[in-house]
Amino acid sequence: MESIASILRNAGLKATPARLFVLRLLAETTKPLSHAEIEALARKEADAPPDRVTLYRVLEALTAAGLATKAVDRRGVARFSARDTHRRHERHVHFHCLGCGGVFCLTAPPPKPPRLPKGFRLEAAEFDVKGTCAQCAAKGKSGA
Amino acid sequence: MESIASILRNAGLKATPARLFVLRLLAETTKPLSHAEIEALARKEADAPPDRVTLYRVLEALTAAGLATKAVDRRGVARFSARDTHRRHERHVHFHCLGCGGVFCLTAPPPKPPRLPKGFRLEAAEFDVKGTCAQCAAKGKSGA
DNA sequence: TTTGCAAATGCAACATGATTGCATTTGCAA
DNA sequence: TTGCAAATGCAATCATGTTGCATTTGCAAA
Ligand SMILES: [Mn+2]
Ligand SMILES: [Mn+2]
Ligand SMILES: [Zn+2]
Ligand SMILES: [Zn+2]
Repeated sequence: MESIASILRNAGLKATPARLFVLRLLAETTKPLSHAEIEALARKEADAPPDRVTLYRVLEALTAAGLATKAVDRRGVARFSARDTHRRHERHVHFHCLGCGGVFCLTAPPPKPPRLPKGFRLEAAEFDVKGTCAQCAAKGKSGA
Repeated sequence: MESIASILRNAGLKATPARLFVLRLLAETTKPLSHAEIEALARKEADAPPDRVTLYRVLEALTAAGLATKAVDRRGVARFSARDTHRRHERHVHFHCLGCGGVFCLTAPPPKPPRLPKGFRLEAAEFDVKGTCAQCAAKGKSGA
């Protein structure tokens, strides 16, 4: 297996402690993590927790290098996931519960992207399905 | 035609100056407006511009009452549109340019929502298509 | 192994979006 | 006309994210 350090160096990034910590964290976690969540975990687990700003810059570097994916969630917070983790969720649609904020993987494949006007370049297409999950619906908790 | 004031009162909201201003603004504008944009317009056009916080609370009230729609854009900023305006764009897909932030209406109809697990309740399904628009592509400005 | 230096980090300050508490004002139903 | 729940203004506070700059460090070359 390829080490986290070599993954970083192969992507042209120096293998610094902060980057090793964050990339390992993203690789071990299934759900996308926010900067705040990563910072909290770093304070708890890392022996020398990196600075807040360093974490922002690490996430920016990982994203720019293609090792992580950045997406803004419904509340307007940026969330990051490792490229491989993200890939595993590319072939199906997700359901976002407006009650509890939970994300559920559906079995349906994503729809085909539509035809674009001349000169337009497609980069990503996401089918965003929102509503109330079974548990929240039972409790009578509707959206937000 | 129904007055803005009666629309508010029919929705169970008091017809206050701030609400009248914001709802009229949203109704007259085609593109979704952010709080900052609304505040700037209020300072320019309203005789007694409402407080920043009041605008937040007005937008919250309009959304809760179903008179406005709230959506977080790519930069993590909340944007609001009048219910009717929003309805006009429900029957086709939109393209979001990562270069200039522009939104383009496509001709393709939205895909059918997928089957949900038992107990789940669908509220909205949005097909979010991102990339680079023709103008930005010509200028060589890729995504963010 | 040592060393040079571009790149990465820490720290402080700043920017912007959004929320909360509380005293005061006001829409509107009675 | 009037009472009062609801709405507003204002100040403080929080959250997310950015920028400038001095210091440290990963790592490639010597
Ligand atoms: Mn999934
Ligand atoms: Mn449209
Ligand atoms: Zn739920
Ligand atoms: Zn563009």
